[in-house]
Amino acid sequence: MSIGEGSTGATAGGEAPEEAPGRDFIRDIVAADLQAKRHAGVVTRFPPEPNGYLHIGHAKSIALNFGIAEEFGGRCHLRFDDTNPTREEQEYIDAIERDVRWLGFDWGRHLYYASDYFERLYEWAELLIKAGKAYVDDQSPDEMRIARGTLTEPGRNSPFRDRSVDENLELFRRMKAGEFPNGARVLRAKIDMASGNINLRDPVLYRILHAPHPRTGTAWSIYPSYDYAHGQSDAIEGITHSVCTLEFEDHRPLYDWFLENLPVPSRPRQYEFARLNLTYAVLSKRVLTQLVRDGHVNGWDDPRMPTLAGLRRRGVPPAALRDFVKRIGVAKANSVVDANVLDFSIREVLNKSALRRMAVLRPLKVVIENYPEGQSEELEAVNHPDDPGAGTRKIRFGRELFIEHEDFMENPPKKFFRLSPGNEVRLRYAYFITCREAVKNATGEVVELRCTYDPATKGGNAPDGRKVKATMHWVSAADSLPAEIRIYNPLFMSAAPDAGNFAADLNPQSLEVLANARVEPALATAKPEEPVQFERQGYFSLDPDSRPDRLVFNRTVGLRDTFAKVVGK
RNA sequence: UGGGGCGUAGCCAAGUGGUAAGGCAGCGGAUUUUGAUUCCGCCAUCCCCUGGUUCGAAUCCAGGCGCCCCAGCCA
Repeated sequence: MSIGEGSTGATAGGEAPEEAPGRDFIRDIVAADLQAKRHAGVVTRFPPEPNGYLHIGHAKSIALNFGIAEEFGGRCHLRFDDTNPTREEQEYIDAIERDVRWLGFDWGRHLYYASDYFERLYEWAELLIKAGKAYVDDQSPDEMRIARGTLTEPGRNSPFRDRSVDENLELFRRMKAGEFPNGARVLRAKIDMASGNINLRDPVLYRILHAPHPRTGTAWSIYPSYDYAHGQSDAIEGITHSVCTLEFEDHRPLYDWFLENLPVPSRPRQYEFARLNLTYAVLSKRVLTQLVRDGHVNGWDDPRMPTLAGLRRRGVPPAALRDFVKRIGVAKANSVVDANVLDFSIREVLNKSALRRMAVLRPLKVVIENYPEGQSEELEAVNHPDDPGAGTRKIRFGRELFIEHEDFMENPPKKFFRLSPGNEVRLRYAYFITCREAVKNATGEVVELRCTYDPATKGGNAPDGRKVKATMHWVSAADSLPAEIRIYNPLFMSAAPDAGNFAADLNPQSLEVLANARVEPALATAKPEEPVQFERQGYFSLDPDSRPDRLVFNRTVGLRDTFAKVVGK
């Protein structure tokens, strides 16, 4: 297999072209290695464990690994790290493949599983035993833990550490044959129980697990540990740069130990970078799994989830995620990225791609008193103000309309430019209207506005040159469609949620449902993952829950709102 | 006196001995039939601290301080 085949670029979705990626210390290392001809080409891999859904933190890793391969003309493998059948499931394998593809990356024919290498890994384990570098330990997990020592005290050698090669071999083969119950014995590397690096205190290579595996079924009753499987899998696949997160930094000596003590076909190197943290979010598979299992959210693809599936359902385009990870960089310092950066990337991409529509989230009825009853007319509206090629559409104007409730104030503060008694505003693409009266119900709430319009301002401009300070979106009462709109707020209330006690920090207002919204007729053909901007409101996309008679839209992200700051919310 | 990392603006992040990039956020202002977009301008005399080397240090040296990770038969 030649380097380079099977790796293609991040250009899904047809959004704005993405320019050259930035540099970072890992790309510098790759460039230097290639320069020094240490490798014929670069081969990376993205190695998820199929025990949960991918989240935005994984997007950083995916973009890094696939991005490097692409930029340096190499390839990136998708390899499932499926060494623990007690927590891995086919559903996750399928979801991960779907999400990586959606993000815009392609592993070509380089789809692998650590389980593909179980046989070879086993043979190599026997080699270590024969070389006196591994032994079967009969200690219980508790005994092992105690003998391992502590962070400041060295561990003690296991009483089984000096078994003969023959005995070790026999026992290991019997472990493989399924002769012992779970936990009865393990195979350990014989390294150094006094090492300051606890990973080197005779790490476990194999444990007995009588559990069916999604791929190998019941063929095995022993499974390799992450440490034993990872580096060798990399070597088998010819990975040149094995990129992982910081917490594996002190596993690197062990990673190297295996590669140096086994007849592996290549010599990969491990490099570590800081994982992504986002404000107001928790990026921990453990916590995300619990949110789903405990019903705090409606599944892995709940739009409030930081999962790729959740972001997709929310309407975030993959290009925005790619832009985001490029923006935040790659380094070794632990950091927490401001969620504003993500929102910025989403708006950046959506501003260019989303067609504009009008929708009224909280309708307030408006009656144009001087507009003839029973009459209506068509007006033309552009689909995208910066892209004439996006064309136009017709919208219907009539005597009865809906405007946004918050666009009217009976007693407006000085900086409020929108509708108020006696004030004139423009209805986008339509006419200037002036509020004559606010009709209230018994409890004093404004339930309807009586307005007049100026027929001479058709299209939105006054022949006499007079100006209005506000342009408002609206929808016709007769033609608009009812819709449910879901507004998402941060899942957690604090900027830095405590993953250890996240339940107490859940935001009860994370989902707001606006059940009585009205949207313009053109939205009847909206589709999920097809972004649309509701003018002056934000970016939205149809939720899969939507039905023809009951449109449901998710707010992906709101528009920047400097007025909200003026008001001082 | 365990081991491994990291400390540059509110948040990310370049910089690797020659006098602090860029982005987000924020703050001004221009344009605007989205209070959006776009466009201009401002925003670290200082790089965790203290010494030292040097003509010159965020960058080199010494000593501190702070934060993160590791004691799963998880990854």
